Amino acid sequence: MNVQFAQLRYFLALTTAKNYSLAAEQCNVSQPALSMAIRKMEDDLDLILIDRTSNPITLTEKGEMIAAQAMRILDEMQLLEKLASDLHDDRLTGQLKVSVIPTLAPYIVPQFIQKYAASYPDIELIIEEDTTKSILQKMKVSETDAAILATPIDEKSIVYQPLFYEEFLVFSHEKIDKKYILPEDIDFQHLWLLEEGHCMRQQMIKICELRNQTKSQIRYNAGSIESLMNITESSGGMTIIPEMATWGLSEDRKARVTPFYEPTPVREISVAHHRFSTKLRLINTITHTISEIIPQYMKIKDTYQRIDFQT
Amino acid sequence: MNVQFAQLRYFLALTTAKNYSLAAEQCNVSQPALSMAIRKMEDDLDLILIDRTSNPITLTEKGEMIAAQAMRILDEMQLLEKLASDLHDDRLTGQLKVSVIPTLAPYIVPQFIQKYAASYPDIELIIEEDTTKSILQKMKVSETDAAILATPIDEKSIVYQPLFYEEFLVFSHEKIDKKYILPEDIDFQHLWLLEEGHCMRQQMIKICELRNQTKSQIRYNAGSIESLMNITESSGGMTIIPEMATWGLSEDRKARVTPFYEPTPVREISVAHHRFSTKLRLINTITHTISEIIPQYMKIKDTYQRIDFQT
DNA sequence: GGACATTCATAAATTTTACTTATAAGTACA
DNA sequence: TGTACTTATAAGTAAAATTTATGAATGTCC
Repeated sequence: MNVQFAQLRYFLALTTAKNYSLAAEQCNVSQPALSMAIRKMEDDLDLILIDRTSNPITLTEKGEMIAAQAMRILDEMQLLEKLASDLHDDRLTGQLKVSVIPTLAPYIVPQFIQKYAASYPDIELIIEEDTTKSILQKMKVSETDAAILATPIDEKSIVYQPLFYEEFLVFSHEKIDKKYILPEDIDFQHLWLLEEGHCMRQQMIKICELRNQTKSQIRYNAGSIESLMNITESSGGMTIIPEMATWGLSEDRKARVTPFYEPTPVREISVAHHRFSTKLRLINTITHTISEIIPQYMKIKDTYQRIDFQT
Repeated sequence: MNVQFAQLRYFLALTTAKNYSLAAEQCNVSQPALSMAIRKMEDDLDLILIDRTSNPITLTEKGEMIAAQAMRILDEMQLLEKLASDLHDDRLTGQLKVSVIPTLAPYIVPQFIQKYAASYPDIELIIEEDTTKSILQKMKVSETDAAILATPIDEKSIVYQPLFYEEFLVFSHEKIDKKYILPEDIDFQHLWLLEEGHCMRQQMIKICELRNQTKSQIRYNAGSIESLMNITESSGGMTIIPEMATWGLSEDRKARVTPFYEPTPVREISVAHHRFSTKLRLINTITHTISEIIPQYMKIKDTYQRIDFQT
């Protein structure tokens, strides 16, 4: 563990400047300082990073690979310094706009909004429902500060931190007299899905695809979990709902909820924000408050044998 | 840029040990050394990271946030050191197993396999076709060393580097007398899709969904782009094919390829490998060789107005 | 082909930083 | 109130990074 940050900085400056003196100037050090630092780095790593015979100097293949990794380190380092400077602002006040996906919002928002207001009276919290796609777009242009959504998402400018894992369950028109739902128990002819745009719709389809039942005609209609359940009740058939939607159900409805057989499908719910957000402290208050609400077992990834929702 | 690597190490050791002497011991330094280093870090960042009044000591809220970021830095740093130690092995020999998705393999593999063999005669290259899902699984258990596939993928243990961006085009039974395909030109009643398991199938559906045409019955059948085109030719209708599939087409077929109107759907093709792969140098040879084959305009993300394939 | 410019390496001196030992101060608990 | 434990401070030392000055190598231009 000998490599120094300064060395990495000098090295990367050199890789772009391709000239020791110039790179040294950019780093505000003398040319020998930079020269020796890089030599030391080569010694420490025991690798030749620079081809000094060519003119202008070039990186060796190994040098290229080290440079790529060095850049990642400095990126993270810059983030640390930005974070530190953001944290200088001690006031825990201001506006915080949080977007939540519609299949989660009705269940999580009411639970934490009161607790939150009590804990952080000086933060003006604005919550809005929106689809993942739209949320990501808004976060990129800083129209919203943070989001609570299903992950994974892969968007270089957005970072996220998993909060909890939520099981999917089957809600049916009539009581199912089984402890677990097996593939053959699913009535694909009468499976109600969410309408376009919900990420959970994709997950519902995925659950069915994974069970190799795609030839059926899947009907979709509902714009919310609540209306999904209503349609299921009024028109028969079954649907898939997330765990938290079962918490407030009547005993009558609860009796018609059946878990899947393992591997249980789950979704990962995370707090996301822009990589360069300036409101990290405010966003942190959201994370903390939610964490206090969620039962412990939901925070552990391995509670369930997961179905992977990777594309 | 004052923060030192050692300071981060000491700080993280302290966050887990919650005891200066113990943390110092773990870091192989004296207790005052660690104590002073952390004090200096607090000075540098101008933040109070540790609540020294409590017993045992605790992190302040800010300290928690800095610790999380510090961990990311050390993670990347460890990766640098692992990379450096892997690079010590100068032999560019051995076996390299590369998995390629089936909708890409037939077009890219023949092109680069000869060039590759000439450049790296001592590497035994094993290429196999597989679906994204299966490839990711195999990479996680080191059954395959690297992959060429469509990204983004979001899998913590897998890292990838974009190679190029490939446009999707429409291939039709009869020549379309238009310069660009508009949503209303797509004949959804006769759109041929790939069978389950291909990531490109998802992308095809996405292209259609984005154009709000989901009520139609989509038929799917083919196991490869080649058979997709054959079915389209023999049974009528149209299909969607990737750009590289058009390169080797007969003039007759080429005439029946039509681009989409902007935003053009594209897929991002990347080289992926396990975060802790020990064959980074070998994998790098793949990246380089492909890069030499691919025309420049395909390497630029902004050549196309992209359609985002985020879940 | 020799003078000049440019670029990187080396050497010695200096400053800065990090570390160690020894010890003091603070705290928790019996 | 003392004892054990933990953290902070101080002084001295070793290590390092950096500076200035200069040397060596390479390329360029007339």
